[in-house]
Formats: sequence, C-alpha cells, structure tokens
Amino acid sequence: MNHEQKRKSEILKALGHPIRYCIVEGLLSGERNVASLMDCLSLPQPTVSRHLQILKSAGILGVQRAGNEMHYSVINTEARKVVESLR
Amino acid sequence: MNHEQKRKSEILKALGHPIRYCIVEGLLSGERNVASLMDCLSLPQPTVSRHLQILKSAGILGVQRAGNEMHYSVINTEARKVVESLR
DNA sequence: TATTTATATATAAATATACGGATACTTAAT
DNA sequence: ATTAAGTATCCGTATATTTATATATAAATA
Repeated sequence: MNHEQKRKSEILKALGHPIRYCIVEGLLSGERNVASLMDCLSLPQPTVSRHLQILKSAGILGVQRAGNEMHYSVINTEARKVVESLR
Repeated sequence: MNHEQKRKSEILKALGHPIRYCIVEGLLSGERNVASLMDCLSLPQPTVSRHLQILKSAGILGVQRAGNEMHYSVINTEARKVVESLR
C-alpha cells in the first residue's frame, strides 16, 4: 500500500458520507452558500457547516467570502472525476 | 438527498479505507486469493478477510471458491469506474 | 481419519465519527 | 454602537469502525 493509495482513499472517505456526497454533487451543479445547502438537505446549519469543514480540510472544497456568505466550490479534480464517474 | 445518492455514498464509503482501496485496485489488476492480498498488504489474514467481507456486503466484490482458495473479483461497475477515474 | 492449508467469524478494546444544542465569530445594515 | 444574518466551533453523548487475538470452518492431502 503506497502513499498515493492512501491519499486517494482519503478523498473517497470524505465523499463516502451521504450528506457530504450530496453537498459535492450539489456544488457541481452550482449551489453555493451554506443556507442554500441547508434548504436542499433539510439539516440543521451546524451539521452542514461541519461537513463542509471536513470536505474543505480534505482539500475537496474551496471557499470564498461574499459579504456575509461563504461560497463553496469543488476545487479538487479527483473528487470531481469520482462524482462524475457515478453519473 | 435521494436514495441514489445514499447508495453511491455507500460505495464510496466502502472504498474510502486505505486497505480496501488497495484491495480493489489490486483485484482490478488481477490478484485473486486472500493469501496474495495478505502478502501485498503485509497485514494479518483476519484483517484482510474482514475487509473483504465489508467489500462483499457492499456489493463490490464477488467470490468463488477454487479448491482451497477463495477467488475474489470486482463485480460492481460503479466501484470499478470510481477506481479507474483515479488512475 | 488425522493433519495441513486457506479462509472466516467472534469478541473485546481502542479509536474515530456523527449529531444536536449552545455559543462564538464575522460582516452588513441600522 | 447595536442588531441581525450567515456561518463556524465547541461539547457531550451515542454509535460505528478498526484491529488483534483466539477460535472455527472447509477443502485438500497424507
């Protein structure tokens, strides 16, 4: 088991949770801030926020502030490919 | 969050572990029985066996007995695509 | 039948993860 | 300065996962 394999399995682990998978799929279709994801998932805000952090520290999401909103987007090519391979 | 998304995230979860990712990658390159995977991973046999069961119950692996040996193979198209998308 | 080889299962301990609620932080508007 | 909106963090508890050890099963061989 090499380092590349570990790295890739970490991406899959981050995506391997229904909420997080849904978030990434949603972001690939253009949704942006936390509130819109909350509505779409009907989950309490802290829960959504927590999963966003997990995805961010896995290097899958990037974030940019826009006023008081945070705009998240998928910045990781591999994660994007993985989700797209499941279309 | 719909049922499809849950289903897909379960596949990713099963693959989101370094040992299991390594097993599936290995099986796509032709390795077969538990002993050969053990050697490749240098892990105790029960550990390998346990992860094989997890992959099997996730519907990712199929197994066939060949005498003494159990021959595992990747039977899930989506899992195959996911791993190949990370090549 | 007894033994060996290959693989699976059970249990328990350690660790990791999930979730809800309260709260803190940051920016914008008043 | 105060308030409101949007978001992040912390904490406690519940649950799940991982691993090792020990043991069990199943087929092959002696």
